[in-house]
Amino acid sequence: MLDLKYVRQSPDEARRRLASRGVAPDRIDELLAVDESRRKLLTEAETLKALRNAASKEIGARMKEGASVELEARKAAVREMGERIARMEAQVSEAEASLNAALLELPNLPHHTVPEGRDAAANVVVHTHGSPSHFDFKPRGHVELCESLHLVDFERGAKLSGSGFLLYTGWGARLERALISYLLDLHVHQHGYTEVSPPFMVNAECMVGVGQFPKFLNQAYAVQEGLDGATLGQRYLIPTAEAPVANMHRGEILRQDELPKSYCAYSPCFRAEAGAAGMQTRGMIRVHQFDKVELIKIATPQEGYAELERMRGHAERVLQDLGLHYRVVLLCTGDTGFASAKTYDIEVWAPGQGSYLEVSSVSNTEDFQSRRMQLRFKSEAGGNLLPHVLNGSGVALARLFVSLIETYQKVDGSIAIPAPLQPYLRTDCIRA
RNA sequence: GGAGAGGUGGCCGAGUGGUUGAAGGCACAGGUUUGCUAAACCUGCGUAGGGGUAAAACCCUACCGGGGGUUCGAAUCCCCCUCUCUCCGCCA
Repeated sequence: MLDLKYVRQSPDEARRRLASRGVAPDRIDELLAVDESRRKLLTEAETLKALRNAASKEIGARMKEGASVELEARKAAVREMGERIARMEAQVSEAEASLNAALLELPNLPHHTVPEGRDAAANVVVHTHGSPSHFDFKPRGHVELCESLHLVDFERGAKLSGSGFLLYTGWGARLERALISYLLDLHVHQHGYTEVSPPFMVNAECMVGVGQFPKFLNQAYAVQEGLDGATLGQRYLIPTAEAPVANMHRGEILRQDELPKSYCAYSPCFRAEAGAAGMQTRGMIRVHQFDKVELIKIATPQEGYAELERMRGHAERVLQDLGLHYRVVLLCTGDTGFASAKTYDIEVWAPGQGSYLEVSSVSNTEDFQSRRMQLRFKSEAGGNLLPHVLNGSGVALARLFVSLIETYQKVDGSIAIPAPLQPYLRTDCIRA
């Protein structure tokens, strides 16, 4: 959520910065108009309330003196005033509701280091690690490898839950589990994150807090209890562990000396992918459920961007240690996610696809999420400030899985296991 | 699911419908004392919104889990919801 005071003070700047993300400038005008009428109503209502409070106080004082009968007319007058106040308050809360709704629909402002551009074409590759591995044979795609080695049973996955749901089997299931353990251990032991294991369903407040709602409600799976429609919308399957973990301290006031808070969490991620039907239906690249290890940081505004770079390094480390070729992309204004001020995507090379796959997205949301969550910290100067909230995948598993098996496949159809995973998998090679 | 008890400021914890934004304590900040530490003492210390100011000061409004209601006036009375705890039942 944007800082309303900022928008009020610098409307032109706000318009310009949001325009670079494709937000129509008149959205700001509408916002300011609603805000102005709200403030007008509020001032009127508060003036009336002040009058009523004074009158009530006076009635109380006179009743103590014993005057009761004469006060009836006065009471009636104040009662009438109360009715007026009630009507005005209804108007105020209506204005507040529409102001809030408008505010919740606006995306974050891009950081000044983010390149301007409409879409992915304007993104900038800022770093490349390694190079595509060389093969003496035509590398197979992950679907073929999964089928021949029985790592994933696509047909039965679809039988159980529909297309876009994966049934890992045998070595595939073990590799998935090994990756989860490996990633958590790396971030806990090497990078100093505190491991948490969150609920996989959250309430709507959490979804609003991270910026998923109200705008992306249709991308989520809403659950209900049995056929009790009244419970629908009370909980949602999480699209990422960011939803529960970033909200851990929602509504709290942290001490500055406990920052930065660093959490990592494994969770499955559930995404309806509404509107994405037809693309990438086969395979593991775009699915409705996948595993991910997520990194979350809560930091002071001074440290926010240093932490962003650090977190990006933590995600890159995964791919470096596994010996995978990847590149880091700085997203342009038009491609940056709703809640983010600055985002790096990390894309790993998948030789069988002949393309890069996004396995991580590392973002600083600045105070966009903390304002929505009313998450604050008490600064050393004494005031309550909004911290920066960062999130990054460390990393998404299904696509990492794809890159791994495609990269380490051998001509005989077996797959070599990179050294860091061997202790977890207790083998150096997967073969049929 | 059933029964009961409870949700008050960063934390603990008082609170008779009317100067209670809220006693007291802890924590915290500043000060006095002190060889240092500790202790003691003094002072200060909620949040949000609106108005106001060059910036302050200052003024107003709201907030005692959330939402309604009663009343001239609600932390305090009534109703609904929610969460926590204890006991019972069911269950991985």
